Amino acid sequence: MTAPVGRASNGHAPGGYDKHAYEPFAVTVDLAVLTVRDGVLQVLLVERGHEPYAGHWALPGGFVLPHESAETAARRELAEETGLKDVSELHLEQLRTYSEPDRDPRMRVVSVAFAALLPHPPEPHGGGDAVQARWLPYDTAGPLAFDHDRILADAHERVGAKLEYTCLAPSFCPPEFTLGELQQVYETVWGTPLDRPNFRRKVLATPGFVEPVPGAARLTGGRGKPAALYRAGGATTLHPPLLRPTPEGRS
Amino acid sequence: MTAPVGRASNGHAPGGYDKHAYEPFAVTVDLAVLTVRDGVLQVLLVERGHEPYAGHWALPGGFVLPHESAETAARRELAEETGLKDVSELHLEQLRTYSEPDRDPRMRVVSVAFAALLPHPPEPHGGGDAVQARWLPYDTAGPLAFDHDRILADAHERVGAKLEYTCLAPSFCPPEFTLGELQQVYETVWGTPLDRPNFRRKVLATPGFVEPVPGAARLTGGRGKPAALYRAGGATTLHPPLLRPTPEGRS
DNA sequence: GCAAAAGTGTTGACTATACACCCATGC
DNA sequence: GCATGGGTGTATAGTCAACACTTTTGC
Repeated sequence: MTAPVGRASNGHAPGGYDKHAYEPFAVTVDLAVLTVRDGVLQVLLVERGHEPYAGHWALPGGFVLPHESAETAARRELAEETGLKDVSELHLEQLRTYSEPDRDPRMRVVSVAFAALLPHPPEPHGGGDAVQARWLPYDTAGPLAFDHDRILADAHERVGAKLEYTCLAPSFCPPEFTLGELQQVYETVWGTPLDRPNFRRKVLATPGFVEPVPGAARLTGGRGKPAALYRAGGATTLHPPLLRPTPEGRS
Repeated sequence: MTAPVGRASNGHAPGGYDKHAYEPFAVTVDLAVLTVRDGVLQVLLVERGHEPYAGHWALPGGFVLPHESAETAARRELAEETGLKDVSELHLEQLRTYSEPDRDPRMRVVSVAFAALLPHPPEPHGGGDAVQARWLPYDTAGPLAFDHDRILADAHERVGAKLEYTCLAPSFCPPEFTLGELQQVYETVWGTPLDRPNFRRKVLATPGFVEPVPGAARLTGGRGKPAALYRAGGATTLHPPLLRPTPEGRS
């Protein structure tokens, strides 16, 4: 529903709607900004300067302004927190909305959570005044403020799942990337090594997943054969999916 | 974030937080209640009695009350709209949150959308006072009020996708069901016929998906061999997934 | 030459699909 | 008997994981 006026099922505002009749809800966005750096999954965190949870790390975020959608607010916050000039191309994935009444001790806050995927990690960036912002490894991102541990875990799970059946992975890579870099994205997010020849074949067998940059090549580790460069293709879904290795027994 | 007080990046409420400082947001839930009846995917819709969109069909829903989470509100609305006594076992799936500033012409409404899956379709139920509630086939669910067409489409897509890799399908079935009924869920939601022998094998090959009810059998269409009955098993995810037939060419 | 990373080839095991076929029931 | 829906068997094509092998670079 959408301001279900005159509905019998809920006895509210039966003839009109008083905007201030209820305790107002604050609507915020929380961002799980993820990147892969040096083969490690990292997340952008801010240190809180005030109570509650002063001194604790938390996901960046902020209020949705009156004229904004949650997506717009998330993109604005992303630009502010990372210091990036242009965030219009970055992938923003709405995770879900967290609305437990007691998730913020001060007031009623409903938060729309997003996951953002960053290719090249911009440096920490001067946070603001009293708080600092830093990239921290996902694994050591200790207990976070509020319910942000859960949000971060949900973000990781969602991104891991979407790598399987969508063309999300190039969002973690620069505009031109090698298949080795793409594979490292999968391995880092999933935490599993993959067989390189088979990974190549699957990626190249999916039309529109990646397309070669003609003639281009780049050295990756300083040693070894220069790798061919690829761009993201036009496809959005992966058919067939690139399933992560089954962790344990199945049929 | 969660009431990001004292954050420099957004200049709000730098020392405290005035609950009424901003135009308040109304937070509502919208429900796409789906069921499979007579091999047809149906959705529960209510007819609006007031402007805007008076006389139009819309998804059921309502306000999130001050003490409720969105999930709690959705379950309460589900019970009210369907008239079911116990909705605690029904599967509720949070879809996403719709927050475009102009989605409701009257005021700022942020809506958390859910999909609900119903096994046995309870009859339309007397809606309330001026509005009626009805089951309508998904395909003919004409233009709905607000952005509810999009929400409904998102619900369909999500449910269709989740059938592939989770054990969601029994949520559409009564506690004990035949494999034919289970197959009809897949065929109805996906809109594709499936090969019965192969469907059986895949379902039975997934441990924990369904478990047989010992000795039980039931006639389905009045004719034919009585079918064995199954219960939902303990598993939640499907490994390997039960992929829908690829619509067109792939590699 | 050697190590390292990219890229190609091959093989055997598994899986899926498309059927044909049998069983039990109502009319 | 026959129509209808449940249930079983099977052969073929296809796919995938594992691993051996070649290529190109820096040192």
